[in-house]
Amino acid sequence: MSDMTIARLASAGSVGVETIRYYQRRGLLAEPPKAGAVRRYGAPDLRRLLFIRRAQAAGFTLDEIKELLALDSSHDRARVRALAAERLAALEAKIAELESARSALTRLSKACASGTKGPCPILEAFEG
Amino acid sequence: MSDMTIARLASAGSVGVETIRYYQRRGLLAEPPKAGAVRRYGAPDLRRLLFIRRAQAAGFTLDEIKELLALDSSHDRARVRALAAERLAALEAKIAELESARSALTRLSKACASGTKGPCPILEAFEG
DNA sequence: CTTGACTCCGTACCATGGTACGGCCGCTAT
DNA sequence: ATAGCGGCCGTACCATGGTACGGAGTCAAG
Repeated sequence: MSDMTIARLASAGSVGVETIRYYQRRGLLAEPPKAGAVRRYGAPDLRRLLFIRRAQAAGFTLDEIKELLALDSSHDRARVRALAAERLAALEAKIAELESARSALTRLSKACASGTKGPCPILEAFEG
Repeated sequence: MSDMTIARLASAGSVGVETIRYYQRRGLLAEPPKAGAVRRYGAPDLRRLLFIRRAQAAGFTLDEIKELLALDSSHDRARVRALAAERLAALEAKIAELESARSALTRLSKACASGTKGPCPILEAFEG
């Protein structure tokens, strides 16, 4: 895991090299000191990178993730809880929304599967 | 519902006026003929607008929605089913992802609620 | 019949999250 | 020793989905 080049780190994190560099510019990942002409990355960098991707999947923006990373070594529990609670609420709402979309879509699929002629009731499928 | 100005249509659809105009430019909404100097909108426009927002919530892009709208009056059931199936699969995947994010966040909240000193295990919360 | 809100239209700009390009340099294998 | 792959860096560009602006025209209420 340790002593990776940027390309190895990128592939370990399933992102592109440019993405790593972008995160560095955004302040989400450190630019380690150069070992010679080239920077070398270790396990902690990968850990951070994976965290970023997962937090992103949870709907945090890069700016929020940056804050979380800063908070990781701080003692500001209240702030962490606030961020988590806010995200959690948004997440619940989004899940509910997607579930409702899912049922609309399922309806559409069914309506459109039965019979073979005439148009499918596309607009209707999303009504209500 | 009928004979609305653009501002009324926008507010009925909970979007901004500029958004309506943007959808018109993108070909998602028609620009009705002008009644005098001003365009007037009716129930079908609102119907379409609401459809756009709901389809968007289902994760369709504006281009896909445009296609769906075109398909609404066509007989190409296969295409509709294909689009719906694709979206449905993406939706299932997204829901699963969000649910997993939710449990990570719940863990974080709990870990961070108990005790009042020391940093919360933020990175850890998203591991695994 | 004026005044203030609204419309129309084109064009420019915004945030987010990247992706690409090009020049230069150094490490390494042949 | 030399070719070429990879890293480094700055800067430009991309897609998506809007949002803002400015000037001219218009409608409707007082």
